[in-house]
Amino acid sequence: MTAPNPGSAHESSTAAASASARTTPDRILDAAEELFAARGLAGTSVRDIASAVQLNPASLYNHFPSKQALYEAVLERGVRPLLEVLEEAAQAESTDPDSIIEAVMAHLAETPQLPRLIYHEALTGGEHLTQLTRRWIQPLLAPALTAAERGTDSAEWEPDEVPLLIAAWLHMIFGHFAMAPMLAELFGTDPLSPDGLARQTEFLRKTSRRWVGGGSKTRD
Amino acid sequence: MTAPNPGSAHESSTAAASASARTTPDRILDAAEELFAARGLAGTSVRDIASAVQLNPASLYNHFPSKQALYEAVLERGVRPLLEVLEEAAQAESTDPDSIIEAVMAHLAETPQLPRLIYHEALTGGEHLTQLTRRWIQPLLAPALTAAERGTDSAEWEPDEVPLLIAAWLHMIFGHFAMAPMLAELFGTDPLSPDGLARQTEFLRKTSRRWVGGGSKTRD
Amino acid sequence: MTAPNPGSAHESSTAAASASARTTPDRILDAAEELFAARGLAGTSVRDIASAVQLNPASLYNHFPSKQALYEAVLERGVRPLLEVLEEAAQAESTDPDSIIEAVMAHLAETPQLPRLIYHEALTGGEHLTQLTRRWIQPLLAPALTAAERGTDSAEWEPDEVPLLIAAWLHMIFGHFAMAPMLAELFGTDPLSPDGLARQTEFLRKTSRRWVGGGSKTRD
Amino acid sequence: MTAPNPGSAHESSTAAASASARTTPDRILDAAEELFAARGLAGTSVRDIASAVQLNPASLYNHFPSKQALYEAVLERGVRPLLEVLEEAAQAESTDPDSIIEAVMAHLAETPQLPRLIYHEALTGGEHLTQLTRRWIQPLLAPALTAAERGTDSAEWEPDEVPLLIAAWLHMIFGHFAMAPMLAELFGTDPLSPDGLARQTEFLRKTSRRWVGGGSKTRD
DNA sequence: GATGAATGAGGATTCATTCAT
DNA sequence: AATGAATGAATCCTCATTCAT
Repeated sequence: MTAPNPGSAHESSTAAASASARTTPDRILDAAEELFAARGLAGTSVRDIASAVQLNPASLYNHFPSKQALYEAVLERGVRPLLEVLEEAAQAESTDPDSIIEAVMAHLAETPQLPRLIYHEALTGGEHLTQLTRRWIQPLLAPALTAAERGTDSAEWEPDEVPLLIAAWLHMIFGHFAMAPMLAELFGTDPLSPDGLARQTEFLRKTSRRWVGGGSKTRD
Repeated sequence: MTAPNPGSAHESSTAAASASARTTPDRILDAAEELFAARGLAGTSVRDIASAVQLNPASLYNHFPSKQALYEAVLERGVRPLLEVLEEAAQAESTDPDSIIEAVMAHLAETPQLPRLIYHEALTGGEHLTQLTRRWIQPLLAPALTAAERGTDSAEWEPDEVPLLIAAWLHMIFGHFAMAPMLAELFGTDPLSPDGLARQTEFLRKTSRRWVGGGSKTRD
Repeated sequence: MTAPNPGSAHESSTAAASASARTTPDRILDAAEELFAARGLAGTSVRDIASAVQLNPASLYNHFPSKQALYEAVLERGVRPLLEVLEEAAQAESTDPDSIIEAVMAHLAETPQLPRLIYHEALTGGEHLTQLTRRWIQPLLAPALTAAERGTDSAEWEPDEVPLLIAAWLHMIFGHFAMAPMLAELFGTDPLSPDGLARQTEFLRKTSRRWVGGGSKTRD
Repeated sequence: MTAPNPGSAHESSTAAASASARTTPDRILDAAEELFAARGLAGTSVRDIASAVQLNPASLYNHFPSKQALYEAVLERGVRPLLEVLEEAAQAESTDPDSIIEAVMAHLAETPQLPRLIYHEALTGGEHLTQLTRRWIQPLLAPALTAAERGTDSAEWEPDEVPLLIAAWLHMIFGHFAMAPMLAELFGTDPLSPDGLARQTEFLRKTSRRWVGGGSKTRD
């Protein structure tokens, strides 16, 4: 079943790496990720994925035992590195919101369709996603809560507002990617272009400064 | 709360009202809305919808010519009143962001699955949605832009930041509803409960004030 | 069930008669004849027929108990007058082949789609058709056979060749109408135009003379 | 008798040959030809065809992309060799009508349901058929026309009668096969039996001699 | 590891027909 | 006499999956 090397992420779709040299499971994962992100699990057929890799549908079953398993593999391959980025940023002593935002934005910039995949999953129940997610939302939530209780970090936020705050960040960050096509058409600029990403990052920074208030936190 | 023609609204899904009195097309629309919102277009079968209304799949075609047409009818029935709410709130002389937020939140509170439907549509291309949306995003965008250019309303936002601001609001408002199941599980409280909605509305008011509100809150 | 007046034939499709005054069953029969002739029984849906008469499919069942019954009614309404023409022409004392040909051609010219209907029926088994047909083919065949045996009429034809001769005539006459669309496209002229019909009639007369005609015309 | 590539012919339906050795697509083509010839395209269901080959309907789609494509394949497989026979016979220097008749009769004797298939197609529009046919009707028509104009071949036929003449031959030849079931019942003898075929061939020869006149052309 | 062929289940939709109104 | 609504059966075709090669 050839477990793909966990660290590999999936550079081929973004970086112009040795595309032809990718291992077959990885090429399948890439194609599946793209299609699942674009159409969701139900809207994507095994045939679609197989033909995107120029493979017989039956061959796909040499690498993944089922469509569902492939889907979960795609999800894990995408979500796990993201969680690591989050944990890493959250564990830094400073716990500077800006650094988290920037880290996540930088990471997502390299897998821009991951948020769409996640949104699809979240919308349709997200059983698998919740499972993956729960074990990092607490570590992320806990320090913020204690900070709020101590009143140090974000003086003006009540502890019971912290979840809403975190949710808001998630909405703004993931929504920017997931809704990119529609936003592009509504506003006339591509949110996923380098410029669009930079502007959104800056916007989030600005927001961060205004929300968590204290001029003390401003950088520069 | 802008319930234009009583026959076209769809209270039955939320209120346990005169369910038996609903007309068949409306009952179909209700069931379809629920299923489309939960599983998306591709994930919902005509059979599912029909059996939810205790109807033969063939009978459904006496009321809607195709699954696609039914889907679009559901979308329109949901989106149009929302757009009217938006236009109405945006056209008020004050153009107070809070009033828009509150109006939208109040409206969505009555069709809490509409955002999920919209998100599904947006994620999978949103061709039909964009069409519906474009004609109100401009009226909504225009005043905000001129305000930004005049420097009156939101002194610190550049004109090209205004779309990001609007997008951020949309993400927070719609995301709150669309991701409700997952957020409920992550944070342990139901975002769609009266309390959850009130808290989110208050939260949005607060962020709104910090975003565009008095310069007093900003760094200086 | 309103049996249509037997003598009525169906002038409306050809003659520009009081089309609006036609009785509903007749209008149904007309539309059905046209569609059955064009697409066959299996290729024609009750809906097609109903909508051609601007009638609800259910209403059609007020006049004919089933699609099959309607089909048989169409067939009978078309075939019976044709048989009468044949019998009449065959019973004339002269029994001149030419007169039969001309009578049949003249009759078919007024119901030009009848042969297509008949061909469809014949190709798919023609159970109903055979039933209708058998009781006149004998009267038609008998005199020709006795003539052949007596050696008067067609000196050079063996009795067992007479059926082939009759069949050949049928092929040429009915084929001319039934295959009209294709012949029109192949040869560039419309077989059903007045000119086309006249030419075919003359052609049939000519072949008839060479076939059964005076020994004077034959080789020797 | 021009069996070009053994794999593409379809003897199995007539000869009880190595039925089990046929390739699956060929067995499908055979069954489809039989059913299409008997009931027409609209009257034949994919299920019927599949079950005639003892195959799951879905399996059929591994070999033909659609019912329509299968139909066209059947049509082509049947018509193309027939056209070749025609061209071959027409190109022979003699251009003896009798030789064409005999060649066609001999060919059709081996695919006796082909004419029914062609008739079905012709009756329902024959778009696909016309396309196949047009490119050989001209070569067939041209020499006959020039011969008629020169007055050599068929002294007594006007040039504008030639199309009718050709059509008559087609009607008599194809009609004999296509209408066989009905003729069998009407006349009591099977037109497709060896004897029936021989008699019809002889009848056509006789007709040919009488129609194109000159005793010089007679064989014997 | 790849593939062509096979398949049961299910996809949307159309069919002829019925029935209450 | 006409119709809207309902329905079981059938339509063509796609689905994910299996298996022999």
